[in-house]
Amino acid sequence: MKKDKKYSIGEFSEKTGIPIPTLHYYDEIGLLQPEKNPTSGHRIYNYQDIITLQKIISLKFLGYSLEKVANLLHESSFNIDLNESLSLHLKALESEKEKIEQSMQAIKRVITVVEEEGVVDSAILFSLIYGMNTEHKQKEWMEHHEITNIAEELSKKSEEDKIALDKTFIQLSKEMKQLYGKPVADSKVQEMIKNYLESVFSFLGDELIQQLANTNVEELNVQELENMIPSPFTEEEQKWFNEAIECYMKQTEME
Amino acid sequence: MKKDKKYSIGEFSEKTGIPIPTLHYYDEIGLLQPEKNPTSGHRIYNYQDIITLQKIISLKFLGYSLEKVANLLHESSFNIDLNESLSLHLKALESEKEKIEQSMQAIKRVITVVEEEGVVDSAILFSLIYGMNTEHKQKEWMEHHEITNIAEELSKKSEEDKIALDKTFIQLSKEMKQLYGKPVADSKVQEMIKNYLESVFSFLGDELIQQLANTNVEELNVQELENMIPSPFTEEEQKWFNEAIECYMKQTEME
DNA sequence: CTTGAACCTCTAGTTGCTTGAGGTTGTAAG
DNA sequence: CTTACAACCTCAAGCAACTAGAGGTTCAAG
Repeated sequence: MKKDKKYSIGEFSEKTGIPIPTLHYYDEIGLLQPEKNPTSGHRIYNYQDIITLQKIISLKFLGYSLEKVANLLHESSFNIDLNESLSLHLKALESEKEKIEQSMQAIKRVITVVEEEGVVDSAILFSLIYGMNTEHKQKEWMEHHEITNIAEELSKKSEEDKIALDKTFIQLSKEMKQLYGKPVADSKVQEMIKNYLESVFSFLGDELIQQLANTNVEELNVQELENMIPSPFTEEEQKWFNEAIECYMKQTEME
Repeated sequence: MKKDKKYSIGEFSEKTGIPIPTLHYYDEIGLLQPEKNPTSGHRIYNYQDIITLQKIISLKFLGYSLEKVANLLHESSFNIDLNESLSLHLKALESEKEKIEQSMQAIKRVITVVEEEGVVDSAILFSLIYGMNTEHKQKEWMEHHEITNIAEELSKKSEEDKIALDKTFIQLSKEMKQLYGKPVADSKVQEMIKNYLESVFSFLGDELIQQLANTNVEELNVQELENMIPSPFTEEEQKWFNEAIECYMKQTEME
């Protein structure tokens, strides 16, 4: 009968789909130790070994480490206690999944942007990616500084909106690298600043702008936030850009 | 200025959030090699090292191995070529995500079942889990045997339906272990068989039953499929169960 | 009896760190 | 000027879960 059949390691590997070296390994660590021919040392697997291996595969599938598998292997029944450990695993898997999803979204954003722009300066792109990467830290930072509602609103933005902002950001960076050096009052520079501010405002929306305006920015440790988002600009470029914004602000105030 | 600031490894670690031993490691493998004080050997990190580390973290976030990170680190711009490698990564992440999702569903099913049943015999549970695990293989098998439509229909079933079937299966297994030994014609045994067949039929639905009935089962290599789904029953139990089903079939035919 | 596939053991390599031992350097207080 | 102590150094080993390879033995068929 089927139950009495013995298998060489090759047959067993074939039947179960587990590679021979892995079976050797499982033997070595005591997870699945088949009978051995005492003269030749060849492994002899039987029906029970199939069952055991199926248990091992099942537990691995549920996400258990081989060590835990070894412990669970001898349990004759699953009870509520075990359910607790399963719930724990579920949570671990959940967060792993979230991490993967974030990476996937980041990659998609990068792909879209590179596709539409052709070639993108690596400094600019890395500042984008790094920003995505630390999005949750930025959120934490905002929550810590009691502007939770702003954090909430930002994370609710759709992927399209974010990609649109990415593109604006890249466009701006490109233009800026071209215009850098011109006087800040130059009409082209002022035009760029205008475009930039307008897209940022339209991304944020009126409500958020209002909330931000009512927040005392001085009190916040902005330096900390800046550490999270690398600037793709040199220090001089950054300084020039800030001056250009100031200049723009003064002009609009006057009007 | 900020750009001229130098950092000890401790400060650098603090600022970037990367543990010191990891920085040691990155130095060792040539990924991030800061200046060194020639007399003391102490590492001195500068602004450029922060930028480099941000690149490293970004690329890791996108899913690249440290070896690939080392290669990409020196690219000055991202172009379409790089997009190909990104797409590849996206696919890898996608399949990883799917695997996790499957495991999560499996765990959820197990949790639900254990919660409602209290204690479940491990043989029964493992046969369920192993079945979930090999669901895609079963599907492949079906597709290979030209019963693709059946495979499609089965994989479309909702999670609730599957859980319901799981429960039926466990109920049946329990009852069976109790009734085993009684004559197959016993009314209780026949009752159990009736319940079992009815739930299976209601899970499959009329259409699928029809399709299955029209398929020549003899031609299929059923042995192969059975290898994929471990039975939680001993051989004798299995035999007894088959006889009971045959008996039931005969009786219903007569009516 | 020979040939070749299948099997054996043992060692080392993989990835991305982490941990630890044992020793040196930098800094601040007494 | 010592002396404590933190921060740093190097080098080695350990982790998980295998995978790969060398070099030798056994089995099955012809």
